[in-house]
Amino acid sequence: MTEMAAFLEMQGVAFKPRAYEKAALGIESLDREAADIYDKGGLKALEKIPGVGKGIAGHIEEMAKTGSFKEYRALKKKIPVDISSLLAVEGIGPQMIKILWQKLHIRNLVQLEKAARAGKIHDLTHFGRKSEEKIIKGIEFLKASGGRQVLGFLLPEIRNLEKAVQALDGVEKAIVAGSVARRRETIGDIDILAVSSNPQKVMEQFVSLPVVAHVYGKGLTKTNVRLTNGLDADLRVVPKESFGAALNYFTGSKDHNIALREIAIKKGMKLNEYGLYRGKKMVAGATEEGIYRALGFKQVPPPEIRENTGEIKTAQLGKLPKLIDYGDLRGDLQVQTDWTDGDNSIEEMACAAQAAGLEYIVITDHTRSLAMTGGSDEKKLLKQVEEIKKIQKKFKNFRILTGAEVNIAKDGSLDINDETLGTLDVVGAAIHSHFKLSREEQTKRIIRAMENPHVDIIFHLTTRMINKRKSIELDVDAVIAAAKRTKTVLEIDAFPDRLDIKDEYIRKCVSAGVKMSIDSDAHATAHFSYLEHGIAQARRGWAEKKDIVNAWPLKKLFSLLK
DNA sequence: GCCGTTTTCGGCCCGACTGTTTTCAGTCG
Repeated sequence: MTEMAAFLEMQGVAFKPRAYEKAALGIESLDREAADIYDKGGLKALEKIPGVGKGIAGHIEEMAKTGSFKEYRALKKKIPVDISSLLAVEGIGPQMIKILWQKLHIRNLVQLEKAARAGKIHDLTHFGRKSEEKIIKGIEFLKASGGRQVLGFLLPEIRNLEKAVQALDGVEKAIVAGSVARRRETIGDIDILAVSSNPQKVMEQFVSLPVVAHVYGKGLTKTNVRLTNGLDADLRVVPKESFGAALNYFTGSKDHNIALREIAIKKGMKLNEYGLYRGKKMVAGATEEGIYRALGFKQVPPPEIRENTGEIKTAQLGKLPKLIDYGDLRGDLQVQTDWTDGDNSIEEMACAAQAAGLEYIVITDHTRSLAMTGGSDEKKLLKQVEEIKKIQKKFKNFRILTGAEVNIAKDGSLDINDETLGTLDVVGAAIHSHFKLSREEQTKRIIRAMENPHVDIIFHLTTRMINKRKSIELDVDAVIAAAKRTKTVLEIDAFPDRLDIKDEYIRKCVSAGVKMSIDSDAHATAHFSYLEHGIAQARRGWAEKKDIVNAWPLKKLFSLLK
């Protein structure tokens, strides 16, 4: 659909490109294939996808049946180029692709790079030496980096950059906005917003920071650079009276912003990054709150939920949930130690957890099927329970609970007997193998594990690793229903490249009344800081304190466990 | 082509920066 949008753009067709782009976005954010949806629910189900109407639903139907559709084939025949790979080059859009094809017959990245390096591009009208260089750089960048990176691993560096900008001479205040502020799982770039009455001075200092490797563009309000770590960063400088409007604009999401602007228009106003205006008169702009109020909102939606997935109406009515907050966690229900694949001892992990402000942790080392980690059998587990009892005596106002991360076998059975599981405080079960089973088998497997009378929590349900491994196939609705029935907690694993389960599943759990835990999955003392990412994920899923069992006092937690 | 606390027809977010231009188109977020 993205390719269709580009093809139509080349033809100079109005509005349709935007429609196809919107549909592409709707389809991309599904948790399953569009063809799958068509198979199950036909055209009607397709039309329920945001941005998809009769026309595009018809295209998807055709694609499901034949692998492509007529209109696409016709356009592709006219301009037979490898659109999506060319579009991925920074600075290249549909119009440029069209000219490159018409004049130089360039169809793909290889031909584009060859032509650019041979100096064939700068003679074309509307191109020059600079665009030629930009194309070469763009292709090099594409080769060097795989696009979006995991936010949790980068956050310390990003916060350092934020501090560096705050320290620049002439900067009144500076804050990171964008997908970082919304706490997306991955980010494509860093957006920093600064207030200054001397933008030129600020921009000059910014581009000479040691972490800046390359300057793409530098203006008085906007500067775009590549950092030494491979990430791109945007610095925007605005006057004080526009700070709220700019913060709102650069925090996004884009969909959220568009919705806000449409509301502004309906109210006879105009919203941009400088403020909310009625005619030439500024109605609001210094604070985000002022803007939302002036637009008729009873509440300001927190950045984590600004995705235009219902937060607008809910905030207008003043009915937003009180999201779980950073610092609300009292315990951590998944902690590994050097009894298996962790780096630190039980005592070291307990000390670190207490220092991180927690009141309790559960020691959940791997079990026997994970031989490579030295997973525990029944005997080793019981021995560990004794050891924990001894170590507990060294702590005041802190509880070390016994537990395990029991492995779920291919058929849903567990590798530790029920009798032993019954002696543990908390039992977590998790999948670590057979990732390729069918949706039906995988769903059955998980549900069988939840039906075990001792299993309290399913750890990292979908087993995905961001940028590394896809989720297992799963009927998530069926799993959530079974969790409700069996009173099983579903974990939000806070490890930065897991964040498992993802936000939309969290939202499903919240509305189904299924409880969740936010666990660090710590394998070293430093990992307790990862809990923050799990909280961010829970907030993105609209979870409240009541939904998260380890935000509760221990006594209340015990009343819920099996 | 999509969509509806204006609407089933008639609209569709808005501005900065760049490069190649002599006033603007293309791209990006």
